[in-house]
Amino acid sequence: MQIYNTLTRRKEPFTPLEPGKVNMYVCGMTVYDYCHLGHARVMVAFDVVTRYLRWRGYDVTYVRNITDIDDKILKRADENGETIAALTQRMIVAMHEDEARLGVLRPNHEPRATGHVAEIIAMIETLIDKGYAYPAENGDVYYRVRKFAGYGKLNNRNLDEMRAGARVEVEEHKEDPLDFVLWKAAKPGEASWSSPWGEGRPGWHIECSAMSTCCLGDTFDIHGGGPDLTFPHHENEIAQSEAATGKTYVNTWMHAGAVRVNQEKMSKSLGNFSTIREVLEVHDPEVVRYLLVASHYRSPINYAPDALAEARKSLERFYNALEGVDLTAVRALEGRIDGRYAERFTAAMDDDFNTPEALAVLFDLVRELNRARKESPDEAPVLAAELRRLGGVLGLFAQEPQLFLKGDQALLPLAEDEIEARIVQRAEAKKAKDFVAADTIRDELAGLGIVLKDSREGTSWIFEPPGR
RNA sequence: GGCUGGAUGGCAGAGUGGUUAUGCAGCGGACUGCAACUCCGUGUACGCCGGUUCGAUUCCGACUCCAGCCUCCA
Repeated sequence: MQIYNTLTRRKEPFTPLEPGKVNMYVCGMTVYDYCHLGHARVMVAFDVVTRYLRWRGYDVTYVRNITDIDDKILKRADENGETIAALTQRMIVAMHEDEARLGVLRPNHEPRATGHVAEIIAMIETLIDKGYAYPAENGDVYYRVRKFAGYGKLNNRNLDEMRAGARVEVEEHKEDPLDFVLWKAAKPGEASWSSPWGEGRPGWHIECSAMSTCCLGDTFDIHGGGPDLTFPHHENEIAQSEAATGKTYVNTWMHAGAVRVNQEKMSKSLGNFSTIREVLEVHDPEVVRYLLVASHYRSPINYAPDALAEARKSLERFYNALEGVDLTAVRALEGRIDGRYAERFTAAMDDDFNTPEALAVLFDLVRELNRARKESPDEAPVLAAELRRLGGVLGLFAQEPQLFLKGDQALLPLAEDEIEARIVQRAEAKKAKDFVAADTIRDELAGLGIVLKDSREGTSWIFEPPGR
């Protein structure tokens, strides 16, 4: 299989350091607020990576950190009048709820910055010893960017160009304006840890270097993150880790695409974000997940209500195909489908996790399944099982089809038994050839978003709230 | 200004040097009491201008436009 590597800007064959074993680190959240759809994109993208690599037989160790100490957290806790511990704990619980609802598997490890201060201090000391860092008079410790020859290699930048474009206010204690902070001296009253340079707290970039190395070793296979982390965050991680260890830090760098709103990046600073929980108040979580998986993980996606409505329609096609197919007898029927869908699916996913292509394969499978349901009912359960199996690799199609199609019970304008009663009334009207009465019932229900479907087995319904 | 990436049919979104992406929507037909679901059929899309080539949406160059990063941000 091959993966696009941000470092080389091309697809490369993927070979883990240790055969059969993949170590992956992804930059996680700073827990001062609820996660938004941009975070969801990264969560889902690397969830698919993990699920697929495991499906391919790799033993994946997935580490995603939690930044639970930084300026924003201090500020927010202060504004809220709560402790840092209370704020971060609340947000971590919320994050776990959000990702669980999106079908995102928990990483193997979620190290927290505050739990690794000792390792962070040790790494800073190493960097100082090797001449890559220096304590300043104000108690901060800075990284000496010009000392590291490879600085800028991830972003294809050189220091002089950056200096020309720098808009940053120059910190007077730095030797060079581009030097970045490893350790921040505490202001009076701030949360702090003791260090050789006095009371303070870790800088953001060093956290990830220390936590990734401590969980996965000096060199590991995949490092992922959001699109806005390539510079300076990941560039700085490389500088820190490679200077400290003298080894290659990461083999493959992966970055997800941005979520946009009206062609602008969704972000906290622009204030144009929708939190995951807001969106899930109105939409089935699987619809959100589908929307994310229906585009390639590196492409930007534009978030709009229409996009979710369309995602739901596409998912309905899958669940309509699965609805009513009895899978209990599938074991006995195994071996009656050849591997052609699995092969095409794997080929698509092997090519840099091409989920849109993989879904196209699954849509072809749906067509064959729907044909089989009419023409060769014996085959249908086997095809349906294959659809569920392959969909499962993307974290999709795990719901009971009826439950998905009937939608969110909380939004249902009529009680379920009342809908069933109307369906019985309609069936009686039909029996009596009173089609006007039958159609009236159907139209009334349709006006509420409840669409009836007749089949040999009887009448079922799906619920599509008009607002979606 | 520097560095990335992108521009595909009504919409979304893959991909390819010459042959069907896929989904949604539309159109015609089948099924149905009529619908929905489903099936069959249906669309000469590849930003602009040059170049390479027997042939380019696909490769190369220029141009236009869009987005991201260069400051905390997933």
